[in-house]
Amino acid sequence: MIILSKLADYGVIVATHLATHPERQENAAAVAMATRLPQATVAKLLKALAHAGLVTATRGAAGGYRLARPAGAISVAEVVAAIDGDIGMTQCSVHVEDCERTTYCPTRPHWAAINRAVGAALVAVTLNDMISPFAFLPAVAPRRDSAPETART
Amino acid sequence: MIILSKLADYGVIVATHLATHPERQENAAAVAMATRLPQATVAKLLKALAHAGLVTATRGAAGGYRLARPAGAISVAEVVAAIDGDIGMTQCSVHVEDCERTTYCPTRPHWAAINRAVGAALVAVTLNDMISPFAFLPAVAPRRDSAPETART
DNA sequence: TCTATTGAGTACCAATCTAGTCCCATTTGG
DNA sequence: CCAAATGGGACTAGATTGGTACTCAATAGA
Repeated sequence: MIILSKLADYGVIVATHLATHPERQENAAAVAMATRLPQATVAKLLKALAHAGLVTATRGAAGGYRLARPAGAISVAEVVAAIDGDIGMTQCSVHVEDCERTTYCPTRPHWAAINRAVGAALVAVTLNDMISPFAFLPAVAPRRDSAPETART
Repeated sequence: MIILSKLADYGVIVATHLATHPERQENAAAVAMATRLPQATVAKLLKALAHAGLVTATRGAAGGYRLARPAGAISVAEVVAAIDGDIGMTQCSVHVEDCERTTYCPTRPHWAAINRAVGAALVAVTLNDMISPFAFLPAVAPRRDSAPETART
């Protein structure tokens, strides 16, 4: 099974690309070219990221996008959530009221805990980490006390 | 976004149900009734679980299913994998060769690490944990501020 | 001021995937 | 032998996703 949708995956790629040139402002076409992704799709992704406040957009001629915050302050979880919505393991994690099994389903409370653990794994990784080749790798598995510049909101 | 498919979710419910009566052997219809899930779907799920070796099946009249191992020795990750296949965050985590972006995609190695963290969260929870109301909760939710023990294998 | 450029927003389509059902072969107890 | 139960498919309707197209709004520069 694949957890992330292709679009969310692309979104991280796009955001990571912007993170490599934090000052430069790039329009959708340029980002599409650099990432080898379809232009229309990239445009859509950037709109979603802008809507979530992760990137700032400048409209008009010579407009474009850039990261709204330092790369170290944007987590992968935020990028994914901007595109796919909030992360939840099961239906009941996201739409509690939808499940008519709620009253007797013994697994429900546990999903919430698993959920947090998974979310924490995604929150712990920033775009900055995604750029640098090896930096964060040990930090995500053992999670040692002094995490340097992880995104904590 | 929802991480688990409905079927995988159901699979955990079914497996958890079997875990509540480890000795008893139940056929698909009985499990479906107990879990309030569609019978044909439960039958399909149990086949998948049997195929993965998580439950043992007895064929013929008076046949049925029971857990192949103690509930404490079966992780949620195994149940999910039995139904949805191996867990991977992105396409490239599962089908490496499929992605023609492999050579220059900077995010790829990082997904593997995130992958492990997510997998660890699922491996850390057993069916036994899913039965008991609160037992494992503190262990799986590290709450990242001062989290010494993240779920690890 | 006018025009080209670029993002915002939305509607839309095609393709894939998922959930669920059904059918038939095989096994086994009575 | 027959009925009950799993094994293992095939199959379908519906939902979801990936991707595109088109119009409106904003802006820089001529």
